[in-house]
Amino acid sequence: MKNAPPTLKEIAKRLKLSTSTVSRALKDHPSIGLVTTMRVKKLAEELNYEPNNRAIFFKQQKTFTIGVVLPSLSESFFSTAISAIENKATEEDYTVILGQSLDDEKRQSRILETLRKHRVDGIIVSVGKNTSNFEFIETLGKAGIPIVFFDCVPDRADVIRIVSDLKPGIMEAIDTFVSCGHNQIALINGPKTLLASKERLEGYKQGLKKNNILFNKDYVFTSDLSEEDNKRVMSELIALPNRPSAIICFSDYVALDTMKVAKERGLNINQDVSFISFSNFPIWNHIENKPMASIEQFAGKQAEKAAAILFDLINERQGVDNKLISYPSKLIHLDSL
Amino acid sequence: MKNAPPTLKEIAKRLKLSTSTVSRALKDHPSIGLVTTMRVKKLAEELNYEPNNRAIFFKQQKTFTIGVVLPSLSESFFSTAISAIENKATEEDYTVILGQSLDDEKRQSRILETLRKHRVDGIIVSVGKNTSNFEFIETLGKAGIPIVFFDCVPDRADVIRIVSDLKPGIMEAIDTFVSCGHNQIALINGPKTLLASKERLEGYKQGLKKNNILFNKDYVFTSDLSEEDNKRVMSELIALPNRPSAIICFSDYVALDTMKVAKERGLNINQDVSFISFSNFPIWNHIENKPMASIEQFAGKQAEKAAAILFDLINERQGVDNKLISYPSKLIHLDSL
DNA sequence: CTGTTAGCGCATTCAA
DNA sequence: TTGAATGCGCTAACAG
Repeated sequence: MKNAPPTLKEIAKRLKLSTSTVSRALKDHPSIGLVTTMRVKKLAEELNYEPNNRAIFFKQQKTFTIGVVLPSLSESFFSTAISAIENKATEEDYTVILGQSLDDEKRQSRILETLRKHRVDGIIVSVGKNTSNFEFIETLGKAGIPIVFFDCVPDRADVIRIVSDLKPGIMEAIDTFVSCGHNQIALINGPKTLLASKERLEGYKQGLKKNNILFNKDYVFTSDLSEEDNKRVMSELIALPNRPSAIICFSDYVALDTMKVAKERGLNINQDVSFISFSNFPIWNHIENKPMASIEQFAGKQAEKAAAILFDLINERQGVDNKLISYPSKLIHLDSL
Repeated sequence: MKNAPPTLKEIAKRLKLSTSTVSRALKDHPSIGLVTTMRVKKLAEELNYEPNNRAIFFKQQKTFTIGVVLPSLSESFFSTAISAIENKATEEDYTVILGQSLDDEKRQSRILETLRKHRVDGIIVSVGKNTSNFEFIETLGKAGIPIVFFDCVPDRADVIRIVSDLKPGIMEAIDTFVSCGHNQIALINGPKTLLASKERLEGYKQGLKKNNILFNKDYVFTSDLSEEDNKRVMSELIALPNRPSAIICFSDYVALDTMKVAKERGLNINQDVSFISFSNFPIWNHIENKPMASIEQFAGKQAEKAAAILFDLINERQGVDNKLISYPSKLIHLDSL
């Protein structure tokens, strides 16, 4: 029943050829005679011969597998990203090993270790929110495993990073708020250690400046992005003497939490207080109270590029000319969806 | 810089031992002297020796990798499932190769082929909604690759299936509706070809019977689960002369679409018309208009069991006594979350 | 055009 | 307690 799958040797024996001839025939090597090639292929077909990838992996010292480490698949941003990577990998006849860090640094490094030991041919990483130790970059470098970062990337210039440039989106957001008559615009930002937070703040400032609005530091809030903290921050914001009439939220999740508080306090969303968030949840479509707009960061595009570059590195098709690639974000008006 | 990683041979040469001795020493084989073992381990440590998994895979004819094929990661049900599988795999020192079928049968079989060629040691599958061709079961069987199905499983008794028993959840749902005074309870079901639809219908009938409500076939709707069709069905439902006051929806997505229509028609959710859905979206927490309750199918539990069984098969720890394992679903009241 | 040979890194059997 | 030898399946350099 479950007899051993046929090998080159098996075919060679039956055809009274050498394994190397068979091997070459199956790859249409030009030095093999047409007749022989045909005979070999015919028998291979009959026997349902399939090369043993394990042997090829071993021989080539490759696994035709890449690792992908993401904070969490339940965020639609990342499930979109993984789909894009998967597609790219399929094109290259690669498979994808997945790991979720769940924003836990220990877990993240364990996953990276596993990937290294599995000798994957390359790794794509979007780092967890609180990663402070980047030793793994050196470890993997020494092991000769290329890494490409995307979205949530380390703040160092020596690694390859694909990111979304948040400024265009934020500036559009502020333009939109202003054109709706808002001039008290708050920012609910994430932890200061995150590059993503720095950029949001930067874009926010620029957007205000462009619209001749004075920057007011009381309008910038910092949340650790947990539900409780988002709510705490929103309560503080509402209690402000000059309560802002418009808010840019760090993410869609922050928007959900803060809008909830707003509603509890009897404020009407996008009337008493307007929201714009980041990420563009696919689910906003279905929800009644949603932000006016969301800043799209093109998960798929970033991830696809990351994969493309990784495969270039793996196949040594070319060096990377530019270590930092950035795609402009874009404001998406939710009603028009 | 990137010099070749040390091998057993390397260590053996330096220590003037044979590779076999080194190999055994590293695994604490009892036949090796303590001193030798120590020396070997010490040098291995110094050289940062790590076994080359590719060689081991080849030698053992295993890849220490399992494949997981799911319809889509963007559904929280499946992202929960993959997390559970990942955890189980980590415990067993296995990695997980992921494939999303996106409910596309072609894509699904391509993924399964890739997994087979990669010679993964086992596969976990939740089949796409419209899969009709189950040849792959034979193909993988011949290749000696064990498969375990979960959640969305083929309707055949010869494969191992882990499912959620929907009846308890639906019956609880109907009990709840009845205790709130409803007696006109509709079911918006999925395609008739799905086992999941059959079971929902069955549970629905039983639940009605238990509460002495006559089954009315006009109250059972069939949607193909697309947004348009969900909406179409809901419009029909609303137009019914004796409009039902309570609805059991096939899934949370169906609930979203149908509640939207209800609101557009000026009906108040859970007042004019009440909803109970399946799957228990994590996001319901954040949303204003949500079903009264959702029927939890325990994605994590199903997936974990699937993984556990798969590893038992892979390691030949034991045969499977029961090919069909079913976990009772449970009604979760959303307000109490 | 085809065959011979060697070797990838490791585990393992048999011999010492 | 250790070593030598073998082979997993395939590729590729070299020889014929």
